[in-house]
Amino acid sequence: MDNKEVTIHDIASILGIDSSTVSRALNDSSRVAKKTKDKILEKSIELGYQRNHLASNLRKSKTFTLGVIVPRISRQFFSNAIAGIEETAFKAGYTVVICQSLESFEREESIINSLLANRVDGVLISISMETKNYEHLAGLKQRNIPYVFFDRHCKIPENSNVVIDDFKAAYKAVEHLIDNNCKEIAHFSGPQNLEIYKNRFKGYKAALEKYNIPFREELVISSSLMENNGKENVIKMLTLPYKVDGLFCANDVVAIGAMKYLKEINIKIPEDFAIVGFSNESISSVIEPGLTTVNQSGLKIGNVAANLLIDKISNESKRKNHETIIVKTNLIERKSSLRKSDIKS
Amino acid sequence: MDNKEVTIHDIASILGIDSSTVSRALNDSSRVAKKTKDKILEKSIELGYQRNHLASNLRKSKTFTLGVIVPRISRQFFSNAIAGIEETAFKAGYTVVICQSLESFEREESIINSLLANRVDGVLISISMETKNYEHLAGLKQRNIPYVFFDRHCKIPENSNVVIDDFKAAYKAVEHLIDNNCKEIAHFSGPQNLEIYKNRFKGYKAALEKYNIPFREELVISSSLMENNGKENVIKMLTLPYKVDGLFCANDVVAIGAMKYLKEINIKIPEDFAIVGFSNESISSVIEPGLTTVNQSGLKIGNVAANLLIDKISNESKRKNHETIIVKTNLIERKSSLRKSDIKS
DNA sequence: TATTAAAATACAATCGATTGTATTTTAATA
DNA sequence: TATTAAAATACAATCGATTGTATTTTAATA
Repeated sequence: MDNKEVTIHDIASILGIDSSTVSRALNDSSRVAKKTKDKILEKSIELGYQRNHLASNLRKSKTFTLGVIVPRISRQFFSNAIAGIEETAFKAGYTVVICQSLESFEREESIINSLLANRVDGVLISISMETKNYEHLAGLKQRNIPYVFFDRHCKIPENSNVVIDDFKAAYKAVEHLIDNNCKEIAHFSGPQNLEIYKNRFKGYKAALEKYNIPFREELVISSSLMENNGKENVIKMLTLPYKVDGLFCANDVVAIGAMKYLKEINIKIPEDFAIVGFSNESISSVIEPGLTTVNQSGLKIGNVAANLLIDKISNESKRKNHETIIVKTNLIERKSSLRKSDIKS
Repeated sequence: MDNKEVTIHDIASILGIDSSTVSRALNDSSRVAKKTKDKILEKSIELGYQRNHLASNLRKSKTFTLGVIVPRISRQFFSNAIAGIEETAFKAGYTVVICQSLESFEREESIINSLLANRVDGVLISISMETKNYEHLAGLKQRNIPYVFFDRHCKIPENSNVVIDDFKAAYKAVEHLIDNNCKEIAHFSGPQNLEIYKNRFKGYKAALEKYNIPFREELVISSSLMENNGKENVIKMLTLPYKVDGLFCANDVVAIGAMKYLKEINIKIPEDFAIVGFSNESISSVIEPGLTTVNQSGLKIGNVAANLLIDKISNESKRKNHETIIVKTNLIERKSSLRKSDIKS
C-alpha cells in the first residue's frame, strides 16, 4: 500500500513554493495571494491532502478535544448528556473523547491521566460513587485545563458546575406526595458522598419539616440505586413499624424496582402507596401506573455544560473562573402518585 | 500561571543528560542503565512530567484512538454498544472518540473527515438511515485505516462486520407468533436501505412462507421506527381489510408505541393481538404486558467489535482483512405474545 | 596493563504543521 | 525611470518525543 501521507511539503515541492506558504494558504491567511491560494487548494484536493491535526495541535498546543468522564455510558441520563455534549461540541468544531469510570475511583484517576496525556482542551466530569477526595483533579488545575462538573458535582471551592437544583426538586416532589395525602413517606437515597443525593435527601427532609411530618431516620434507605435495590429496600422498609404510604426515590431505576415488587405483592399504587422517582427516564412513562418523576433533561445539561466549558477554554481570562449554572427541572405528574383528583389545595 | 509544560528536555537538562536517554528511560528501554532510569523516573515524578501524546503520536504515527460513529448516542442499544467499546478499548490502552451522525449522511461524511484529520487508528461505524452510498468511506480505505461495521452494516465487498443474524432472529420471532396462533401477521419495518431492516423483513417473509401464511405487501409498514410511528402504523394497519392478530416490529420503540395505542383503544394484548419487538431495550421489560423481544446485547457487540478492530490495527497483514462476526441473539418470551400456555408443538 | 566487546549514552534527524522574521516581488508614486 | 511602500513569498526555528547511528564508558579478557 502507498501508506505515505500527503503533507504540505509534498504540495509545496510539486508547486515549487515554500511549505509555509502552503500552510498559510490552507488556513486562508491574508498573506497569500488569491492566485496562489487557488493553485494550492486545487493541488491539495487533487492529492487528497488532509491536514494532520497531530502536527497542527502539537504546534498550536490546542487539540479541539473535550474529555468527558461519566460513571456509565449506558445509563440513560448520561447517554443523553453525552449526546448533548457531542451536539454542542460538534457545532463548535470540538471532538469528544468519552470515558466511563464505572463508579471506580481508581479508574477515574487513570482516565484523568490519560486525558492529560492526550492534552484535551477541557474536561467534563460527573464523578463516580466512590469518589470522596478530589486530589486526582489537581493535575487539571495545575496544567490549567478547565473542567466543568455536570450532574454529579462536588463541593470544592472555585469550580464550575452545571447542575439542577436537587434540593428544590426533591422538596417539590415530596410536597407533591404530601399533597396527595401521604402521611408517612420513605426515601430511597443514594451514596451520601455525592452532593446530588445529599441534596435530594435534604429536600425530602425539609419538605417533611415544613409540613410537620415527623422525620424518621429508618425510612431513609441508601443504596446504589440499581433496580434490585428497589426490591431489597421495599422488603427492608416493610419490616419497619410504620405504615408507609409514600415513597420518594432518588432515581427512576430504584423506583421501578420498587414498583415491580410492590405490584408483585399486591400493594396498590397509588391507592395504598404513592411513588415519585427522579430523572424521567423512558421506563418511567412506560410502567403502569406511570411513574411521577422529576424531569431533568440530560440533553440540555450536556448542551449547557459543553457550552460553558468551551467558553472557559476560549476566554480563559475574560470570564470569572467558576460559575454554577442551574438547569431547570419540573415534576411530571403521572398516576403513581395521584391519589386525589382535585387540584392542589 | 506557569503554563509551561515539563518536557523530556527539561528533565534532561536538569540531570545533565540527553533527552533521547530520558525518552528511552521513560519507555523502559533496555538501552538505559537501571541507575539512570531510576534517576530519571524520580525527577520526572518530582517535576510532574506527563508525556505529550501529541508529540509521541506524531512521531510514531499511531494515536491509540478509535473513532466511533453511531446514529444517536442516546439510543439505548447504541449507548450499550459504546459502553462495550469503551470497556474493551480502555483495557487495550485505546481512547475512544464518539460522534453521532444523527441519521444524517452529510454529518456522517464530515465526521469521517474529522476522524481522518485526527488520525484515529481505526473506526467503528454504524451507518445512518440516510446512508445509501459509501463513497465517504473511500478515504478510510485509501489511508489504510481499518474500520469495522457494527449493527447497521452495509453490503459492500471486503469489509468487516460485527452483527447479529437478523434474518434468523426475525424468522424465529415470527415463527413464535405463528406458534402462538397468529394467522395474520403485520410487520413494522425500518428504512430498507439498511441491511438489518431488510434482513428482518426477509426473515419475516420467510417464516410466513414456511408456514403457508399468505404474505401481504400492505401489512409491511416502513417508518423510521420512532415511538409515534407505532401509533401511526397501527392506525394505518387498522384501515386494511385484514383481521391482523400478530405484529412483528423491527425495534422495541415502535413496538411500545404500538402497544400504548392498542391499549388506549382497548385491544387486548396478547389475546386479540400478539406483539414481538426487537432489541430488548429496558422499556420492553417494564411495559405491561411485558414485550416479547429479540435480545441483542449492545455491550457484547461493542466488546466484540472493538476487539476485532484492535486486532485489525495490530496485525495489519497477518489477519485476513475482512471478516464477519455474528453475535448470538435469543428470543425473550414475555406476555405480549403468549396466547397459549402449553409448550411448543 | 592493553585490547576488545558490550553497555550506556549522546548526536542528529525526523514526524508535519505553524509562525516570526527576512527577503523578494509587485504596485504605487514622484 | 527611480524610489518606496505594500504585498507576497521564503527562510528558519519550533512544538515534544522518538529512533537510527555514532561515540563514549564500562567491564571482561588476554
